[in-house]
Amino acid sequence: MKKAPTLEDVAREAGVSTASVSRYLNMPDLVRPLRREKIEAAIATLGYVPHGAARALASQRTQTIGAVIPTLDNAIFARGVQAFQRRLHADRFTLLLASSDYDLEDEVRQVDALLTRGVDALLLVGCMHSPKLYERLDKKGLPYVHTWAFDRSGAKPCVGFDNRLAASRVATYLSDIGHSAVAMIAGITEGNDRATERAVGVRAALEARGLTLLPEYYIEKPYDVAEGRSAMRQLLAQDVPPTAVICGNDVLALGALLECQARGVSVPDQMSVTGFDDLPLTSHLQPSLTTLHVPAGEMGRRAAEYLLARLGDVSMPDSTELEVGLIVRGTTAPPKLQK
Amino acid sequence: MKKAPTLEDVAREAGVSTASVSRYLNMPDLVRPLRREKIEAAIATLGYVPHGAARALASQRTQTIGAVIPTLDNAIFARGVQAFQRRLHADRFTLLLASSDYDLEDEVRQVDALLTRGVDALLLVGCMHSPKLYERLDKKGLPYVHTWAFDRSGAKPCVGFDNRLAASRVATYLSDIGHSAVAMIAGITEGNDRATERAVGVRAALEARGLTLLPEYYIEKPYDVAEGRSAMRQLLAQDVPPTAVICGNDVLALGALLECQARGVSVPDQMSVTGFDDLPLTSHLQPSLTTLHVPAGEMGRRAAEYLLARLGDVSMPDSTELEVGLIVRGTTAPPKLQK
DNA sequence: TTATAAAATGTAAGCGCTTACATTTTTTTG
DNA sequence: CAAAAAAATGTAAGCGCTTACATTTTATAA
Repeated sequence: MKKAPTLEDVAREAGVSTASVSRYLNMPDLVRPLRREKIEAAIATLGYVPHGAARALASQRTQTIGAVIPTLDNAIFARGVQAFQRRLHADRFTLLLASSDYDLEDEVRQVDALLTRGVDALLLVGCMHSPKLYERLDKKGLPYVHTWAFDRSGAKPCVGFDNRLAASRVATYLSDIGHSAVAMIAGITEGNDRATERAVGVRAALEARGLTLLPEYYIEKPYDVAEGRSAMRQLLAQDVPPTAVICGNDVLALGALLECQARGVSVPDQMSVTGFDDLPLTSHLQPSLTTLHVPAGEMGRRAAEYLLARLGDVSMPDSTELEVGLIVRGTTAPPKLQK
Repeated sequence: MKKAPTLEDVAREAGVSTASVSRYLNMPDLVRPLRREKIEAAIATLGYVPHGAARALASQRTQTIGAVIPTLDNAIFARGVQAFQRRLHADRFTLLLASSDYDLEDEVRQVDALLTRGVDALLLVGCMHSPKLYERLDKKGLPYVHTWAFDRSGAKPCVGFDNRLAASRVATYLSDIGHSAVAMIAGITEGNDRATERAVGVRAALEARGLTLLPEYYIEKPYDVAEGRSAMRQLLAQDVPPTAVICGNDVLALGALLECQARGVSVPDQMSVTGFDDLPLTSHLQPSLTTLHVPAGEMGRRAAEYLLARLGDVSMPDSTELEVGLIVRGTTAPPKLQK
């Protein structure tokens, strides 16, 4: 590993001072064209690549923004992250990505690692985090933003949506078209405010219609196709199965759907199923999935813009609420009257 | 943003030298228990978090490994990356992730960004990259590894599998069970050696059986469900549609399958379909997808181990070939004789 | 043309850590 | 118990860059 050329080497090669090279790198229009060319030539011949750590140390900025997401395994986060990263890159920021596996303690560890790496700002998923995490962040005065949820109190900066409201909308819709035996396959709610809010929303909406979410109609499962199947199997095995099942996300809904298909339960005639996220896949299913559309890309982009604004001292509202629209497709219909 | 405590502050608080604190941080067993406790206490009271950039600058190591993947949008990469990251974390390394959107020029840019960030090593997807990229890497003498492909020449370090061989295996299998009208929905091959090799493998295997992959039976599409559907639509619209379709990956296969389902084409009776990757989802489909199992998790883990070994000066073979097994499930069957 | 303001450039002091080497302390040995 | 060897600790010189400030060059005004 031969030694990489440094800024000083470039300066020597170009016959200018290190300050000029640095300025060329950071504020090119402060250096005259002639000199600029010399520097460019020197950089090219030497194959110089700036040393990020040195720059970070000297300037106390890393041009790096961190994000901790629950998992990479869900396409919906991947979408949001992709958009987030794209927006950051446009401003020459780099994304440092970590995942917590839906564990709030692990999340703190990941945040610590990101802080050591010197991220300038942070994106978090959900509004519920360990107090330790906020302690670290506030101690440093680090800008951060919550996503995938919306804090109505306005206490926390967020770019997201109201999970409870969205979920209640599906429940209300199912009630509207005549369902009274409604079940829910929720995600694991522990340590997950999005899953929790969705469950609360469904429960509240049903109660507002004088319906109850029976204990045997409420199942929590990790977000996984196989888990969705097994939950649906469990529901179908009951003496009186529900006529509609609200799923915590599209992955669980897909599993539920596949289980129905495998057991010859006709959707939506015998069973209505709904999802949450609107993965691209869902519109192609047969029947296509009724679900809630989460604007993951826009959320990622806006979250990036918020953080960049904070870093650039540009003012911007601390919270942005996004719409989550109900997309009624083929997996829901009024219940058929029992024979 | 108040000033964060530095290692010097910790040293003063603990009444020891900065060297001792540094040693405590990096090689704890070189410092005596008594002193260690003092340092621990100081760190706790001050809430000290090491400054990564300073450490990187002084030690010329960042404990960071980069990865450039084509996209986060495909679950199969997500799986591999997750495993890669997990293994790195176990050795206290951080993953710096970038995506190239299947563009080799963009990939060079991403690699440059990672180099500036000072990654200690790099993971690449596929064995085909811009010469500029190798130039940069070799200039620095940076360890790197190729994944998702296998270079039989042994010239490039890789942890992967032989795409051509795997793809040929499916084609041979389809021929074995009686198909002669075999089509392929490939991924975009330009700048993508995996997709290219898969197409080559299919073509070669068919020719070895005296069959030809007709031009009208060969369609390239981006990896996307909707594209898979449209390709299948195109194949079904032909005067003599194929009896079997080999898809470049599971996402395309899923699209193809859904199109068949939507048009009432029975799978596997009227049409056999195969995928590539073995996404968890595919086994739950109805019928379940015949596909090639790619050990993404193991690949990620092993790639991490290879790089860690290189960084630790541990010797390890430069290439590891993984098995890609054909998983025969429900979407393939001998062709029904035409009426 | 010369004085003056403005722009460009250079000088050099750190940024917070690691680490070679020197020094001190502890352990081992004869 | 002293001398030698080993272990622990301290000292201080950078790592490659940015940036405040000083200096020089160029543009503008009188």
